[in-house]
Amino acid sequence: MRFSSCYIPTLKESPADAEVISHKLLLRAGMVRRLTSGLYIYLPLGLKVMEKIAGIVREEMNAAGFQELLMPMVQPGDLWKETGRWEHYGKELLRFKDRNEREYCLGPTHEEVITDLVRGEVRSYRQLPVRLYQIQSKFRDEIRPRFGLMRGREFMMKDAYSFDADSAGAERSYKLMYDAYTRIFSRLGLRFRAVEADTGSIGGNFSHEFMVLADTGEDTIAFCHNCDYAANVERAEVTWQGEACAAACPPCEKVATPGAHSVEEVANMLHVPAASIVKTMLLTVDGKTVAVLVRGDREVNAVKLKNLLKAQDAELAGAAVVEGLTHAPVGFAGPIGLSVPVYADFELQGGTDYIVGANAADAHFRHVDLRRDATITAWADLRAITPEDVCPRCGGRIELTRGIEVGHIFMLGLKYSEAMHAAFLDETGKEKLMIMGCYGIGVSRVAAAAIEQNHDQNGIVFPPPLAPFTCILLNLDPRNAEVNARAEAIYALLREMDVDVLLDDRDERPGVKFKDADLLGVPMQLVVGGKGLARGIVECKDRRSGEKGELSVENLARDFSAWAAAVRNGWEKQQGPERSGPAL
RNA sequence: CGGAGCGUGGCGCAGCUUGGUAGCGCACCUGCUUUGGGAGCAGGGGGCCGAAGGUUCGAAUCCUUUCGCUCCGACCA
Repeated sequence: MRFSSCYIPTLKESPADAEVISHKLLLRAGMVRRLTSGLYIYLPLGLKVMEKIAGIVREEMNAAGFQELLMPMVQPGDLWKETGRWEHYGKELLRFKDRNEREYCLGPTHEEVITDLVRGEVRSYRQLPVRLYQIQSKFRDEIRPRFGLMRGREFMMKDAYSFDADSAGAERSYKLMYDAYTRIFSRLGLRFRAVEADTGSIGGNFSHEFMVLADTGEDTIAFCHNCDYAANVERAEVTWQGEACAAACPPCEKVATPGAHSVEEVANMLHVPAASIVKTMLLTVDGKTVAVLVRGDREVNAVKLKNLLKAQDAELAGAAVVEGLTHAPVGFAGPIGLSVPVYADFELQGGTDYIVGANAADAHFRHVDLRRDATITAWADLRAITPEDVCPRCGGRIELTRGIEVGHIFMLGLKYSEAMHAAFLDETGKEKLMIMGCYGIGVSRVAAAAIEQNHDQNGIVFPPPLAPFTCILLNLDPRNAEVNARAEAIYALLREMDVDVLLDDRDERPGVKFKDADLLGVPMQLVVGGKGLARGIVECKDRRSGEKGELSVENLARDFSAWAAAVRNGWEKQQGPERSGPAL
């Protein structure tokens, strides 16, 4: 491709509404433009990156024995009512009516549609397994779209679905996808981790997320230094190893704590560590309010509560609910005399003589023995894991790091086949439900994540497999006949060698070309200019390392191939050995 | 949904407090010079100041409404 005939509108400055680095650089490099909140136009270069990613995904899906199909983005509401997700999916599901007042939604995912397809076709165990996928736009009406391509409302996704006759088959399908995902993210040149995850609104029995490691990630993951345990903090189990505290506790008494709303304020006012305070959080779980107790220096994990109560969702109660229940402003809730179920974190059994909110303005209780003074509905693992905790599998050291969720695979089990009656006849002629799995990759998010992980002050540093071009050839002086002729000859040679090369033949100053080349993140830069040609060389620069070298014009094909191998090698070293992730 | 902020040429912004008929940088067009890390000089084109209504002799500026966008909050108990 010639730069002069490409639409690559690069920007010197980044638009004011871009916050994260991937968003800024995608805009500056002329890869995307925002249409409106959460909706992006993929410009030619951005689309090319997307297609590179999709290409690798497609190859690995096909290799795993999944077949591509394409389903409509618009889906009938009736199907979603069958599974109950019309009610439960919430406002993220964009609904609308057609001219005949029939209800529809824009597909945020396609379990209903594909299950409808398969239940209408498959009758016999002989037809199973069915393994299908598509690469398509999804629409989710996010609460707050942000971070550019990272959390848009419309985005490109690969979603795959498997239907098996028995759980052994379903596990084989799941494993095929787990391995395919590992291969995909390895091939893309990304540093990533597979982690155990919560199944969220998709549901199912268990799931794994694939996380690109980056400090700007929205998720936190916990992993063990000793074994291969790794999990999203939403899910990471906390094992409480202490013993129930048997120490005596003085009688409970009320103390004035004017204006002390937070644990920190109470701790300072009463001169006690945060760990001797019990934090009482009120949460609304499927419309009902419950209280959760954790130590003052801990954080409630709402996902664990939701799963404990087998609920659809759990979120912090609003101030009105808190005030109505505690007869006090937010900040003074406590378990004593509360009229809702109280769930307490295991860890609190390890101590006594706590401070709790008094359910009255500006007051707390001290010398509280939770067993003696409060009614605890149940003790459970309800807090978020911390680096002080140990691995739930082997007791090893736990570390937390940030990640960007780019893939998620789910063992759905019977959730959808039951609701939609996707059944078949087994060998004995008995009707059975299909066991399903579903597997997503956020293709557009992968592009953003790759940039979050790979960039520097000068721009994007694309891993070669998803770079829009392999090589950018800078013709520094197109008006100079000799330089121009050399550049054209090298361009032709590289194309013959099947190198995906962008020739910068624009009538621009050299500085502009250098800057744009760095910004675009093309892994290999070749510079053809009068100075080098006089010495019979062209300069080369590895975008990742910044290392410069010289290739002889005479033996360009040979030198280029050797250099290309060195560049690839550098990337592989940086990525490190493939990580296996947690055992299945 | 709650809180904050912003809408002024394609992009980034100033002007608004204290109303007087719109400006800067980048980009764009023309010419000359320049040509190895986002050139210099000179000239030029482009904006009913997000929209609607109001106050006023006069509104980008003041008031009301509305739309759009961004950020923060959903671990504060």
